[in-house]
Amino acid sequence: MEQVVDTALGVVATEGYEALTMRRLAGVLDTGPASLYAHVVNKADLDELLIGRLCAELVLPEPDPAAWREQIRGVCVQIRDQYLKYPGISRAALAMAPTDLETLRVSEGMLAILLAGGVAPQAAAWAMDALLLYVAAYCLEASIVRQRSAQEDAVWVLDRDELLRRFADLPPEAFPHITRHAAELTAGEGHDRFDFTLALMIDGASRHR
Amino acid sequence: MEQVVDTALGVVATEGYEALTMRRLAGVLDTGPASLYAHVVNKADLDELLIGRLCAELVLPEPDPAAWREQIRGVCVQIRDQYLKYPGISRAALAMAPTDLETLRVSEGMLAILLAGGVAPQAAAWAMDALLLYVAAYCLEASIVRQRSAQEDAVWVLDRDELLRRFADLPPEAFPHITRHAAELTAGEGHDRFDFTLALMIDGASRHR
DNA sequence: AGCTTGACACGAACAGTGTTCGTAGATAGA
DNA sequence: TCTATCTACGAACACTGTTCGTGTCAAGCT
Repeated sequence: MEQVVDTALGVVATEGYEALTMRRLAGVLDTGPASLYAHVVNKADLDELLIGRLCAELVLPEPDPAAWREQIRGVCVQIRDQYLKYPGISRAALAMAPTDLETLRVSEGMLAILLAGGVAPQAAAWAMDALLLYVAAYCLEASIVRQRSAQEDAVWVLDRDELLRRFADLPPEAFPHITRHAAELTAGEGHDRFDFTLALMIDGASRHR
Repeated sequence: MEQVVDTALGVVATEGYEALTMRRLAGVLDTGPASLYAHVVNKADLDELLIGRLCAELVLPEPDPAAWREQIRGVCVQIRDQYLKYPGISRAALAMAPTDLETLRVSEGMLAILLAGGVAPQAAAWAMDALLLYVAAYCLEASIVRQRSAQEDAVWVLDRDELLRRFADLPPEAFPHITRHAAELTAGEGHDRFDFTLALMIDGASRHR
């Protein structure tokens, strides 16, 4: 069963979550689809196992009240990188119940950091929820864009330059702000947008004390 | 073609986005699946049309610099309620390219409000992106929970009391903070969590001036 | 009026998906 | 060695989105 989860993660890492079908996974394991149901009750169950394995890889720091911002940001970056390493898997993470032991371990770690930073318990709980939700959504969107540019015959690639031109070519009387700030709308190398939003939320949480 | 979009939205409103299949939609229209492709090139295209129609319903206020926080919050609440009115449709919204005219209209309106509030252009652009992403993710999660509690033979319902008990019954030595603050983790009537996170982000954006 | 042309609609089929069932094989116990 | 149990798997079912070829029906032209 460990082998099933391992090969499933391998498929997701190389071909994306969309390609993780029971038949594809069975094919890699040189067997038929029905055999998988001896080790896994469901595909939803397989998804939970994948997320669990993924969460188990995360390293949670010992809470340090002086560095709680960097610590909580570091955990979110770890989650982000894990999600992006297995493109599309964040979709499974969004759909999962907060019951799994490994995800509870992550929640416990994040909660410990926020509380050590002096954030009020209610704010800490809600901020953690918001952070997890945002990270998953960010990675889901990123993997959707990546997948769309991968297939689609590379016609609708829509890289940043193309997007910038489209924004700038809009009728200025109907879209004055979009045309004027097309550069800002399409700005952001790497994870600048991610860093910005995380700073937004963490700074906001630090005010609930 | 208008009629196709209307009936599709009706199906989503009553049975959820998962139930919106080409065959189901064709069945409601008393025809076969192939006939839909005379009006719609794709299911992705249908999704875009639905989101466009949904965005067209939103009313965007004239920017008032003195009330920009309430205004931007109001727009987000409108989007949230539209998404929740058509459960699961936020998934289509997440997957959509920011090219559609109606979504651009919404972006223009939100950007106008933020800029009128004095938020720096770069921060306004990124904050708008973060807000839209969070609202979509929040509604997607909500509809997933709702769908799970709808089917599943009502066994895994996991209402708040059940979740609270599960958190409280965890081993305290492994999960000290979760067991101690189980109440806060499961707190939140209605959209308290939503309001909290929106305030987090808007307050954070207001500091970029 | 008769004929042709064109556009539209649709039944059937194809390649996929997750999942289940009955059976065949292997393995362990007496 | 015989039996019993349990695992593994081929085939099938009910779905999904999508396409192809055919039919039907109306309008336009001679």
